Amino acid sequence: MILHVAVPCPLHGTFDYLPPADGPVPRPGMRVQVPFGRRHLVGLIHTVGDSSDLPQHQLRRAHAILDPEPILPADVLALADWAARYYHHPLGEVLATALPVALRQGKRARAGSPDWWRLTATGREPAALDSLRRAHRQQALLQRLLQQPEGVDAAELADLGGNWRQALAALVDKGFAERCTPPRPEPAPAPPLNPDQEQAVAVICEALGDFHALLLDGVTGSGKTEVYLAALEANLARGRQALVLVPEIGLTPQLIRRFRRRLPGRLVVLHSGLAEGERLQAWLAAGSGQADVVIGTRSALFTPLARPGLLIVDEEHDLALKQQDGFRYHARDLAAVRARQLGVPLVLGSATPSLESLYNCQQGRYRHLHLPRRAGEARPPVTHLLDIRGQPLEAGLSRELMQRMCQHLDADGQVLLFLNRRGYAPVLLCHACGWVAACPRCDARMTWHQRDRRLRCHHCGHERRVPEQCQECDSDDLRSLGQGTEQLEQILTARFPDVMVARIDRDSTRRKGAMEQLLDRARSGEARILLGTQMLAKGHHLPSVTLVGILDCDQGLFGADFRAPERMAQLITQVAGRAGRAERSGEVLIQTHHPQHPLLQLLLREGYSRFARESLAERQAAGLPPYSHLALLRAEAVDAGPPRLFLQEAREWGERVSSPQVMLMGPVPAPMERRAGRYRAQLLLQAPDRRSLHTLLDGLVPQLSGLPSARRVRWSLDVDPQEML
DNA sequence: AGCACGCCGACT
DNA sequence: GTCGGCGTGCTC
Repeated sequence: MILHVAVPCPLHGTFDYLPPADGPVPRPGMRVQVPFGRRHLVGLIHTVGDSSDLPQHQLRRAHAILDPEPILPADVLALADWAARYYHHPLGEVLATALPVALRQGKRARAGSPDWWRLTATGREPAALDSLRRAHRQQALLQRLLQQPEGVDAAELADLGGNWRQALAALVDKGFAERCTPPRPEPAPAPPLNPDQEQAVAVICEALGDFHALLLDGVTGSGKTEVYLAALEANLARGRQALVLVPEIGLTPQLIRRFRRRLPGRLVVLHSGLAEGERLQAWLAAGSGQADVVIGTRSALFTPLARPGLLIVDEEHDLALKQQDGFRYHARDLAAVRARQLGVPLVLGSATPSLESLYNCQQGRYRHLHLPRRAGEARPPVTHLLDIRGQPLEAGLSRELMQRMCQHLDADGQVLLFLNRRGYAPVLLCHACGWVAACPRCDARMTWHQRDRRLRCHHCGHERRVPEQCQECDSDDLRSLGQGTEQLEQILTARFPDVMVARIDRDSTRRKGAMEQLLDRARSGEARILLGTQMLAKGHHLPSVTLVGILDCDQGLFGADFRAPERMAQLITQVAGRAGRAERSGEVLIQTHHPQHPLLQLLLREGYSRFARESLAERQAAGLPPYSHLALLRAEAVDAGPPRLFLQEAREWGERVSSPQVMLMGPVPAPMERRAGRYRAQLLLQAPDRRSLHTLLDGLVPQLSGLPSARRVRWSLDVDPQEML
C-alpha cells in the first residue's frame, strides 16, 4: 500500500509514503504525520494506491494516521485538486487553506460541548443583577443573557467585545450562568414577498436538488436577503445544509443577526477573525451536519458539508472574494465548481453584478433573475451630476452640495458623504520649494493624519511624525493638498455644530465593535451626517438617509486598470443605493470635473445594467476578459534588475512552449514599481480561450522554479487577475 | 518554505 | 585557526 500525501510546502504534486505500521486503515482525507527531509509535517492523504513512481527503498514510512475518519470528504478533495490545477498552485498549500489552523497543526479534530450559555434560576433573580453593580462587564453580560432565557450562542456574546469570556467565567463561578444545549427558537415570521421576489424564490426552489447557476440581479433595496432567506428555509425543509459566502464578515453583523432570527436551524459563522478553537468547532459542526447554515468569508468555501443542498455567494462582484496573495483563488468561481460537483444550485447575488457573471448569463450558462424594483414603498433615488469645474471647494465640498445638505438636514433627513480617501490630506507639500513628503519604501506620497500628527503610507504602513519644517529647505510653510475624510469631518463639525457627524473609515473603526457603534448611531438618528470610505458603500441598511453625496468620482474614470470604469460604476451604484431606502425618496449628487464623460452619462441616464452591457460590448471589441483569458506573472525583489530578468527568462520559455495565439506582454514594471521597499514587475499572458492559456501555464510553471533567476526574486502567478496592481 | 551543506571573509 | 555570510540543492 502506498499513500500519496499532500504536504504543506510550495511544491507541486504529492509525496509517496509507506503506511504506518499500525493505526486506522488509511483513507483519502485523513491527516498523516510524515517525515519530510529533516522535518516532521502534518500532511493529508490525497489518494491511497498500490504503486509508486519511486523505487521502494526511497520511500519512507509515515509516522501515524491522525484521524480515525477522513476529516475532508471526497468533494472537498476534488475541489482542491481542481483549484490546484486551475490556479497552478501547490496542492499542499491549497489543502492548507481548506483546513482550520488547529487541524493544520495536527490538533485533534474533536467536537467540544456546544458553546451555548444561559442564566441559572439564581442568575435570573433581580438580586443577581444588583450584586454586580461594581462589575460592569458581568452586569452587561447578565443583561444580555436575560434577553434570551433559553440560551445564547457564545458567538453572539462576542459582540459585547472586551474580555467577555472572563466575565462569563465569573458568572459561572457565582452560579449565575451555565452551559446549555442550543435551543430551537421559533423563527421570526417572514415579511410578504413582492411578485419579483416570489418569482426568484420559485426558480431557486425549483432548482434545489440539482446543479444550476443563478444570478440574482437585484437593485439595492430590492430585498435580495429575503430571497436568500426563503431559499434557505426551503432548503432546510428538505433537510439540507447551505453555505453562504460573503466578502467580509466585519461588514455583515446585521446580515448574520437577521439570519439567526429568521432561520429555524443552527447557524455557524466562519472567518479569520475567530479564535482557533471557535473556528474549529464551527468547521466540525458543518462537517458533522450539526450546523444547518454556514456563513463565512472566502475560505469557508472549503468547509465540509455532511448534507449540502445550496450555495449562495452574496455581493458576488466584490473584489474581496478573490484572495490577493499566496493561493490567489476566486471564491465565486470556485463556488461554481463546487456546486457543480455537489449537484446543488449556486445563487450569486448582487446589485451590481460582475461583467463575468453577466457574460455567463448571456452565454446561457447562468440563469438571470431580476429584482428590478425596491421592496416595500421605497422609490429609486434621483441622481444628478454636480459640475465642480471652477467652483470653490471647501474640504472637497462644493457650495451646491453644502446647500443641499442644509436643506436635507432642515427637513429632518440624514446625509451620507462618500470620499474614498482616509486621513486628513493625501499630500503634505512645502509651499516654499515644492518638496512633498514621500514614502521612503514606495513610489507614493505619505498621507497626513492630522489627529495623531503622523504621516502614513497607505501602501506599506510606513509611519513617521509630521515634520515641523521642510526636509529640503527648512521652510516651515508646509501645507496640505487634497482632502481626506478626517479633514471633511473637521469642516463639517465646524459648519454644523449642532449635528453629530459619524466618520466611518479604517481609522475610526479600528477598535473592535467601533463600526457597529457608529452605524448604530447612524441608524438611531443620533448622527445625521455620515461620512466615510469604501466600507460605507457595502450593504449597510441606513433607512433614513435621504441625501448621498459622492465627493470625487473622477479617479475611477481614468484608472490604468481596464476594470476601473466597472469598479467606479459599482461603487457609485452601491453608494447611491444607500439613499431613500425607507418611505422617503432619496437624492444622489455626484461631484465631477467631467460631467460630459460618456461613461458617467451612460451610468446616470441608463443605470448599471445598461452600463454593464455596453462595457461588455467594449470588452468584446478590445478582446479583453471575459472574451479572453489572462494570467499575470509577478516578481519582486529589493533591486529592480532580478524581477525583470526572471520575467524575461519566463517570457522566453513561454514563447518556446506556447501556441502563437497566446500573447505574452512584458515584462513591464508594476504600476507602482516600488512598494514596501521592493521593486515589482509583471508579465501578462493573454489567450483567446482557457485551454491555450492553461496549456502554456502547464508547460511554463514547472520550468519557473528551476530558473536560476527565480532564486533572486519572490514570484507568484495570478490566474484571472482582478487587479493589475 | 525550511533546512542542510558548502565555500569564502573577519574575528577571539 | 573558527564563526557565520548566503548561494545551492533537496524534500517521497
